[in-house]
Amino acid sequence: MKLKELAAHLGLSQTTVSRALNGYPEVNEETRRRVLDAARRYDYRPNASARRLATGFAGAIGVVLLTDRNLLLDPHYVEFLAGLGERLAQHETDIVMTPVRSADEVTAYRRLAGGTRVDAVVLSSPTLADERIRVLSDLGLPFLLHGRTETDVPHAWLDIDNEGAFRHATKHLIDLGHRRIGLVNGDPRLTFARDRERGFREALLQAGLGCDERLIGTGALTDEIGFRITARLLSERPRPTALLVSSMMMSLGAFRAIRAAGLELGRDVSMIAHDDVFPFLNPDAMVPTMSTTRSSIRAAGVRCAELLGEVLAGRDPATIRELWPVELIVRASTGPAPSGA
Amino acid sequence: MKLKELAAHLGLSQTTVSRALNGYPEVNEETRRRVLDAARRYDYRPNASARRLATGFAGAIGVVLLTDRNLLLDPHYVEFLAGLGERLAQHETDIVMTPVRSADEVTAYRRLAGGTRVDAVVLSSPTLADERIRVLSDLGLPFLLHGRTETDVPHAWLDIDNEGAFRHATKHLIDLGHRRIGLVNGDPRLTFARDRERGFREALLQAGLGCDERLIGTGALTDEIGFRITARLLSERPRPTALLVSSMMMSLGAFRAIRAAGLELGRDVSMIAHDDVFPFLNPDAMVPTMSTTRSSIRAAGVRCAELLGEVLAGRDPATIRELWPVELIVRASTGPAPSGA
DNA sequence: GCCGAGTTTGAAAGCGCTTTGAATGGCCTC
DNA sequence: GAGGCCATTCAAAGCGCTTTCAAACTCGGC
Repeated sequence: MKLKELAAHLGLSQTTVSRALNGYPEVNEETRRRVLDAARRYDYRPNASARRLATGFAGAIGVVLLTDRNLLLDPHYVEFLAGLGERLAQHETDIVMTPVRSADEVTAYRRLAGGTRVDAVVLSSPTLADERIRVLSDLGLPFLLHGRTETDVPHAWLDIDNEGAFRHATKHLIDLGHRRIGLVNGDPRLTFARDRERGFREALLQAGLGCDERLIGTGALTDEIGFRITARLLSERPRPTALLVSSMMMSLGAFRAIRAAGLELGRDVSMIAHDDVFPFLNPDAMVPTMSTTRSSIRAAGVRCAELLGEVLAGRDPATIRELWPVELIVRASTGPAPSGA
Repeated sequence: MKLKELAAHLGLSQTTVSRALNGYPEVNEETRRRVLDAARRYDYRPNASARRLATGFAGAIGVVLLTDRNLLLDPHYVEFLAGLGERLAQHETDIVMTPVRSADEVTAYRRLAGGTRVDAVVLSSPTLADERIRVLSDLGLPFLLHGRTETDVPHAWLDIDNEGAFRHATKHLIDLGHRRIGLVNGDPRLTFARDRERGFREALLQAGLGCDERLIGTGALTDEIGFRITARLLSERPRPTALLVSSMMMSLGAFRAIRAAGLELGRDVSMIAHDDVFPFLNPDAMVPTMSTTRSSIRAAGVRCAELLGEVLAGRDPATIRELWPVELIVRASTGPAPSGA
């Protein structure tokens, strides 16, 4: 069933049918109803290629997947993509994925920019001074950055307030009397991890507490690494009485390490983990329930899709800068510092 | 730069230029050279939408990504996609990714089939009797299965000989004198894991050895799970003297568990791991070097792309069934069974 | 009862490519 | 020198949609 046939069935012109379907205002309401009705009855689906050719849009957003790092493609990213995809689907927009080795990343962007295959790309996990920004800017390929980086190239970005979140969380622990606080963080070359560390240090500084470098550990946001780092931190003396953890995934490992050390979470050791809100990981369902800094990474994906829509509609990317506040939710994994410490 | 302009520059018709570019035979060789040369000089890139509309192909392969299972975007899958994408790129074909919750998986395929967005889809990680085969078959959406499943619906598939690989590997261990062999396997609901277990059992049976159910453990193909399962198997008495492991990722954890038990790999305990050939994980670089059953999952991705091309070119999917043999590579992690055992 | 504004519809011209069907010219044969 | 066969090339017709521009129709006001 193509537009022409549908129009014939209805005794209308393609023009009117097309307009009715695409929500243009200059169509009689009853006509529109008839059209929508017929479209549903005949299960009409517009041909994507034709529409794209006519409108000049590719109807797709590009995503480059690096295949030679086993740590970057984690559940966090998948959850982000889920939000992105959900929203894009509503606009009949696809996600085109390009899997390449890191060495070929720039080539991949070049290809994407050259062809007419995607209208824009999304960048994730930026490093401190991410070179991709300049590359894409030079290529003239519209993009949106999920996260932040240092550059003087104006561009659109959406990020959560990692620094504020960890400052706030650290302060909370200090207020509970903790003086030795450990940080189980992500790769420090990535901006989000640097920002969290900043927030952490600021809070310590403001409280007049020094920062013991031995109480900071970094690595991939996995259960495994969470376990290892935490085990190490807990072996320091004097032992930390509280931990800040950069991911719920890591917190699972951290929890095991705490138990393995014969300690009890929420009493001997307090913990606040950053919660990206995974469907399969509920801090309220844990025992004890986990205190978190919460910000749905999926919601961020949804919003990124919307912002990309605005970029494509012509909004100046430089005006798009969203910094989301992060909520601190206190549950049972945090308590007053043990008196003996 | 569009085709029309390029043709004008060359003083040729669009027809000829198009044919020259697309490798049709009825073009004078010198003309073709001139065209290709000019195309490069002017950096001509055909408009994807236009080409797709004209040819009737979407120029894209669909991939559905389940977002509510913790581990689906694992390195194995990414490596497969890398191969797929590499080959597809040569044919100007994209990978369109649809991230959805499992509950919406069928809906996602329905949408893909309805629209003209993809020409075919690739299925991975099939379960024993995977319902997706029937769904796609009913929808009339061409597809290729990476792996196998039980169904009477004729369809195209590519798989490696998991059963043969593990039969062979098990036999090798038996020949080395091992009598208590453990299996560290993937989720038994997935066909590949079932097949490997089959091969394992067959070899034991043929050697007249029983299979101790306590020496079989299953779970996700991760370092972490590899550690846990192995730790458990090594606590059985009499302790197994050899292990078969379903993934190099798991073997890392298995290795740690062996050391944690105070044992030495290659002497006290032998190990053969399945190697999907990751760029960041080289069995020859391990200490000791790791004996493996090897089959590049990336190469499988490449081949899947080729086979999809054939399906789209009209080849009957039912005639596409490739079973790849798997190589056993003996290195230092396997040795004779310890005499004391 | 006619005019202009406002509303609703349609014919047709693209969007940039592929492909059919026809034309051109060179060369060989008889 | 006419006819026929190849090897090349081209004009033009789509592919299925959007969108411009124009037409038709409705209605209230004078």
